[in-house]
Amino acid sequence: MVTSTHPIPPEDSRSQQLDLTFGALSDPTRRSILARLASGPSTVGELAAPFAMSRPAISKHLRVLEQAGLVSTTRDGRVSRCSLDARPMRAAADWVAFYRVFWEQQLDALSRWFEEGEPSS
Amino acid sequence: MVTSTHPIPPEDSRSQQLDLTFGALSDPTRRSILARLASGPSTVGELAAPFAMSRPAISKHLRVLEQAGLVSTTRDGRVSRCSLDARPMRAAADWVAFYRVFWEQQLDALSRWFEEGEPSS
DNA sequence: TGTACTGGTAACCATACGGTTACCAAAATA
DNA sequence: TATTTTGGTAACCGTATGGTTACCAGTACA
Repeated sequence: MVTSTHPIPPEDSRSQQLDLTFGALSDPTRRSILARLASGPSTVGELAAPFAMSRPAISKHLRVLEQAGLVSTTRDGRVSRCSLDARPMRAAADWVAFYRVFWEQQLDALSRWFEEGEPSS
Repeated sequence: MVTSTHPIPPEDSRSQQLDLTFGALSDPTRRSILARLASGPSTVGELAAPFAMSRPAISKHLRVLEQAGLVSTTRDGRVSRCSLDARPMRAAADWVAFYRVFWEQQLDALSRWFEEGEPSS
């Protein structure tokens, strides 16, 4: 057996927040809800209307988004009003940005391949 | 009943790729594997060593990453060598970047709150 | 006051996820 | 050839996810 000399540290709260953020973004319905909220706060009913899906399903998606801190809800009378809070996305964007150099380099490699494989046309 | 005037279109392949990408990134083990691969290709054994986790578990994570196109594997003899392919992250980064203006604006609001709530110190 | 509307909760279902152990196949090597 | 090593597959388990229907609570309003 090979005991690792480079153990992985336990997951800290930053990492857990990334779990929640990326997890919340991994569903098309939730991304669609966020896109809708980007043009302003909205009631749950308004949010649910475009979807061929029951209210409870939307409620669950909203709870996932709240859990991730991406949506905040305030109840005013019998109407729940949801609004976007994009701040948790910042850490996610930073995490992904680290890999920008890699995908650019890989696109460069693709370009070179085309240049060599398909010389001056 | 209110039939929506803004139906949600069916999920296209771009959106499905985002599902896979964000889903793959939502697990700390997989993010850790990607970080490891950022410093160069690696065998499955080398990848698995740091984790207090069985090989099949790592294999499953690798399959999720391959499914998302983030890792490519070539088998050379009895050794599998994995390498990073960051290109699918580009679309994810673009998607999140759309919300940059929102989180910056919300951070600005926070700053203003501090300035007003805690005047010249 | 009765009724309709907004939204949430409970219970349920099927499937996916993240992990395990046990086992197998192919390649390298003594 | 026998053995070790690398890695994958199969079967299983508990829990989470994404959806449903049925029902409930509070608010607005005729």
